[in-house]
Amino acid sequence: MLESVSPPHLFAVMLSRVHAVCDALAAEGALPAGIDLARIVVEPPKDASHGDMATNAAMVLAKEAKAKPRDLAEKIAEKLRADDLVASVDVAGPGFINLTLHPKVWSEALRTVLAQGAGYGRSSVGAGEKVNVEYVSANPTGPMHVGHCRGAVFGDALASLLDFAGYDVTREYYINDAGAQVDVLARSALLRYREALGEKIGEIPEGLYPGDYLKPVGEALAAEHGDKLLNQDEAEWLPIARAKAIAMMMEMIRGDLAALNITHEEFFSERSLIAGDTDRVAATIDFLRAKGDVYEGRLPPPKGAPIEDYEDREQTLFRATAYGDDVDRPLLKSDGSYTYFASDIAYHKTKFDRGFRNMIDVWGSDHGGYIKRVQAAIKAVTGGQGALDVKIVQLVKLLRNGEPVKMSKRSGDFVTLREVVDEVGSDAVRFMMLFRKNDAVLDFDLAKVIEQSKDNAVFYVQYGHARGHSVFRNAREVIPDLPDEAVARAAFLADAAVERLTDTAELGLLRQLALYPRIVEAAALAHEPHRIAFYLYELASEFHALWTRGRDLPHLRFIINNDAEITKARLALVQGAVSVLASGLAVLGVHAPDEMR
RNA sequence: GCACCCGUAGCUCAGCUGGAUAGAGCGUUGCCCUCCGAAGGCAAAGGUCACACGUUCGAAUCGUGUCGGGUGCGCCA
Repeated sequence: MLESVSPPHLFAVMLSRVHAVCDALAAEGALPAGIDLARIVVEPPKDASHGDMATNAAMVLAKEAKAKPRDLAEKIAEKLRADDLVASVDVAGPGFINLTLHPKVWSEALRTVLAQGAGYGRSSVGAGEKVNVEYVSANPTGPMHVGHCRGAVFGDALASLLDFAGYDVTREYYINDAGAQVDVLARSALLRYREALGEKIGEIPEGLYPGDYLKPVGEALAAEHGDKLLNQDEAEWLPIARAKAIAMMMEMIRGDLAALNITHEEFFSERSLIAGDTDRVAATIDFLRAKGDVYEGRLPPPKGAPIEDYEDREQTLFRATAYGDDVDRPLLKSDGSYTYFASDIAYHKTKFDRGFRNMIDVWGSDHGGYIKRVQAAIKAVTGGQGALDVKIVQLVKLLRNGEPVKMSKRSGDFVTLREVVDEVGSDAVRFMMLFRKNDAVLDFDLAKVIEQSKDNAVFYVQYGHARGHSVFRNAREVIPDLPDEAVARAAFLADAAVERLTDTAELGLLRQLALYPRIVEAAALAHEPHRIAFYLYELASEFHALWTRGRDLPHLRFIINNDAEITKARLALVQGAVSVLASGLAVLGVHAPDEMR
C-alpha cells in the first residue's frame, strides 16, 4: 500500500486505521490472509446524523470473507472503538460502520489548517510525477475569441490543481504554425504591408483574413524591409511575412491570455518538427513503419456527408485499428505533404521523449472525434508506456440578460476574449467557466456574472472571503493586536481555545474545512477542477449561514465584547475558512479580495 | 450508417468513480431587519434519475438495447 508523504488528512488517517484493523482481523483468522482491501473507502456519510465518517469495509469484504456484512461490521467496529480518535461506532443499514469522532479531532483539524496555512490541502498523490497539460493551442492567425476561453481557463486550472496535488506540471501550448492557414496569414499580412507603404488596397479579398489586427504586422514589415518585398517572388517574401505575422500574433495571444491570468511554460512550434536538420515527422512515420503500423492501402469512402471530388486512391495509412480506433488514418495528403495527424503523432512523441508519460490535452467539443486516433497513436509510439487523457470542453453560450449575444457571420468580426474580460473581469470569467463540468454546455451571462447577489457564485464565494476579513477588521476592538498579515494572524490564533467551538453551525464549518484535502485529491485524480469550485461554493455557504446565525443569536457572533477567549477561538475558525477559500480560489486562479467594493 | 458526449425537481446544474431516505441555486409559498452582522439566512412544496432488461448484498453511477439532443466522420487544423 502506498503511504502518502504529505501529512495525511483525516479521511486518509482513518482509512489506514481501518486497514490496520482488517490486518489485525486477518492475523486472528477472522479474515482470509491477503484479502484485498483496495475497495474500502472512508467517506463523509450522506446524512450528518449518521456521524462524522462512514466506511463500507464490511460490505466490501463480506463476500471474500464468507461472512454476513453486519457480523463482519460488528467485528471491525469492536476494534475501532479502541481507536483514540473515535468517540463512538455503530453499525447501520446493510453493514455501514459509522464513526463519530472525538471532539478534539475537530479542534486538532482546525489547528492543522492554521499551521499549514496556504499549504493546507496540498497533496502528494502526484508523487512528483511529470505531467504535460496542453491547452489553448489556438491557431496563431488572430486574437483569441470567446470560444477559446473555456479551454484556456479549464486547462490552466487543471494544471494548477495537479501542481497542488503534487505533480510536476508543464503547461504547454502547441503552435499550429505549419499548415496552409499560416500561409493565408502571410498573404493577408503582405496586403497590409502594401497598405502601409501607401497603396490603396480596397476590400480584403475573399479567403484572406480581413481583421484590422494585421495592420501592425504590415507596418512592422514596412519598417523592417522598406519596399524590398514588393519585387520578390512569393517563395521569397512569404516565409518572411509568415514568420513576422506568427510572431506578432503569438505576442497578441500571450497578451490575451495574460489578461485571463494564464501563462504557459512551453510554446511548442509545429513547424519546428520539420524545420531543423531532422524531419521528426518523417522519423516518426519511419519508426511506426518499422513496427508494421504503417502501410499503403485504400480506405472505404466515409459514410457521412458526401464529399465533392472524392477520389479512391491508395495512401499511406497508420494502422490505428490495431490500437482501438475505428478506421486506419492517413498520414500524407495527396500532394505528398503531412496530414495534421501525422504532425500530431510526432508532436506527442516528443512529449513522451521529453519524459512525460502522463499527457493531458484540452480540446473543444468539435474535436471529440479525434480522440481515439491520437490515443491509438500514442499507444503505438510509446509502446503502451504513455497515457493521454483528452478533456473536452463544451460550447459556451454567450448571453446578456438571457438573450444570446449576436455574433456576426462576417469573419474578423467576432467577440474577442479581450472584450469579455474587459467587461466582466477575469475572476468572473474564470470562476464561471469552472462552475460547470467540462463536458456540459455552459451558459455565460454577461449581466449575471457581475451581479452582487447569491445568484452569482463568483460573488458569493469572494464575498465569503471578504466577510472574513471584515470580521478581522472589527475584531480589533476586542483583540487590538490581531495581526493584519495572514501568516502572522494564523500564528497568533494558533493557541486559541478552539475546543470551545461547539455550536452545530461551527462544527459544520469545521467539517467542511476538514474535507478540503480529500476534495483536492479526488478532483486531481479525476482531472476535474470544477469540483473545487463547487466545494468552495458550499464552504462559503456554511460560512454565510454561521454569520447569519449571529444575527438571531447574539451569543454566537464572532466578536463577543466581554469574552476575548471565545472571540479568539472564533477568529481562528474564520481564519481557517478564509485560508481555505483563498487556497481554493488560488487553485482556480481567481482573486480572493479582502473587501468587496 | 458509424463513433464520442449528454439526458437527474418547472428552469440551470451537482452527485465525491457502486452505498443508506437522490442534493443545491433560481422560480413558487411562508417566515427572519424600530438599532447594533439582510449584498444574507431559515422553512415548505416539488423526482418513475429518458425508457427497458441485465450484473450484485446494493445502480443516477457499471453492461447491453431503445428513444431523444449535441459533436464529428480521407487529402481542415
